[in-house]
Amino acid sequence: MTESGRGPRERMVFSAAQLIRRDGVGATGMRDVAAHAGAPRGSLQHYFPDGKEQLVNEAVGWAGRYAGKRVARFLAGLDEPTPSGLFAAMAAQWTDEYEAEGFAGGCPVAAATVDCAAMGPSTREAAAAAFATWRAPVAEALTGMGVPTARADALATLMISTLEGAILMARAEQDVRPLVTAVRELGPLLDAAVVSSA
Amino acid sequence: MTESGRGPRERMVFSAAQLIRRDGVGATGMRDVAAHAGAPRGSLQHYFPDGKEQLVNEAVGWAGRYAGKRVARFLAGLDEPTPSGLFAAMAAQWTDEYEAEGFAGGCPVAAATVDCAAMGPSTREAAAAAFATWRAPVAEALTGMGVPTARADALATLMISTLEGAILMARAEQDVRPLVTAVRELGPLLDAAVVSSA
DNA sequence: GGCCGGCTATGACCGCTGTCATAGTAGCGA
DNA sequence: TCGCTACTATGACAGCGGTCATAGCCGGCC
Repeated sequence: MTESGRGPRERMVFSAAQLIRRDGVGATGMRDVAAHAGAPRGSLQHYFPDGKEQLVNEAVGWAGRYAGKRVARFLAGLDEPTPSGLFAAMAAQWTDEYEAEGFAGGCPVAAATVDCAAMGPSTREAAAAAFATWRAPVAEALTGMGVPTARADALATLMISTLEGAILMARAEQDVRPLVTAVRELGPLLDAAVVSSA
Repeated sequence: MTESGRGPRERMVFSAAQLIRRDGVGATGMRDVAAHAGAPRGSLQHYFPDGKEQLVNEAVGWAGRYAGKRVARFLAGLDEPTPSGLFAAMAAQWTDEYEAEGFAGGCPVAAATVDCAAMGPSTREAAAAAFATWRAPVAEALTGMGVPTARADALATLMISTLEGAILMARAEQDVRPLVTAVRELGPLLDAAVVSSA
């Protein structure tokens, strides 16, 4: 999350996601993005000729792909994969960040969804696509753990919903309590969905 | 949610909440609030001498009190009160609105939390207070249904987290599916927390 | 009447934003 | 050297935001 992408274009998309998730879409200026990325201001209209909306949409898409890839890494880090373990790992990413760096940041996809009125309707579609890109690997992981296919997608939706809401409440309260509560209370429900193959 | 308060001040707070939950904090202008409330522009600086931050904070506080009061009404509308029934009623408020009026609006408290950087830190505190005002009656209702006091607060947090996240995803996807999924999957867990008094 | 405080009305100010226009530079193939 | 393309640099512009200043209305009250 901290390494800077190679090209200046990637850096700007990355920086946009960083600033959006901290300040919101409306409060994030194009000049700020360029400055944060260490990129020249003139490159903005070169790489993103459709303006802010394009930049925001790409940032949201990047965030969705990033979240999706993280799922695979979480799975690889679990000794014995369980739904509750995966959910705990997803939440731990946020508790770790909040305890280490404070509660400044949220989810960029959530920020884009809330501020979608400021942008065109394409940003809302980008957010929906980002959620889908995130949900798919989660559902796939659940099926791989023995959750019936019919329920896997529903549980993946539930996991992401609860996580997003807990992130929101944690930011508001400046306390990771909603996140740890979600993990503790939702874990048994998730594990109970695994059909024993023994 | 549609009746207009008596005084112009109340109407402006109400209108601010309405516009914030639809467009976000940053995209909601003071002039828009006055126009939406049918109030003179000059009244803004009269009733809210501390400017936009005060208006936003009061709108967030109003939303929190509104959500808290709704809990009591939901309880009164349930034949036999169960945790899952309460959660379903809370979610139904949103599915009904979305199916009737479209996915334009979200939760104003969530919008304020995401855009808290645009305002001062007091807005974040107002959002935290709003969540607390919302969570308390939910937890109280759960204890009244037989949920142990120790778990009631955790489950109330979980309910609000999941609901907020589902609202977010539903708006992004323009589909109530996340909301109905949350109700269906979380209901059994909530009811299982009731200790049988028989 | 004369006064005053609550409220309204309106215009100006300044800062900021996204966007455009224009010009400049670096690298590179011919 | 030329020309071309990719990229950078900078300034201007129009619009909108919140906020302040000033002035007007209007009811009650001595």
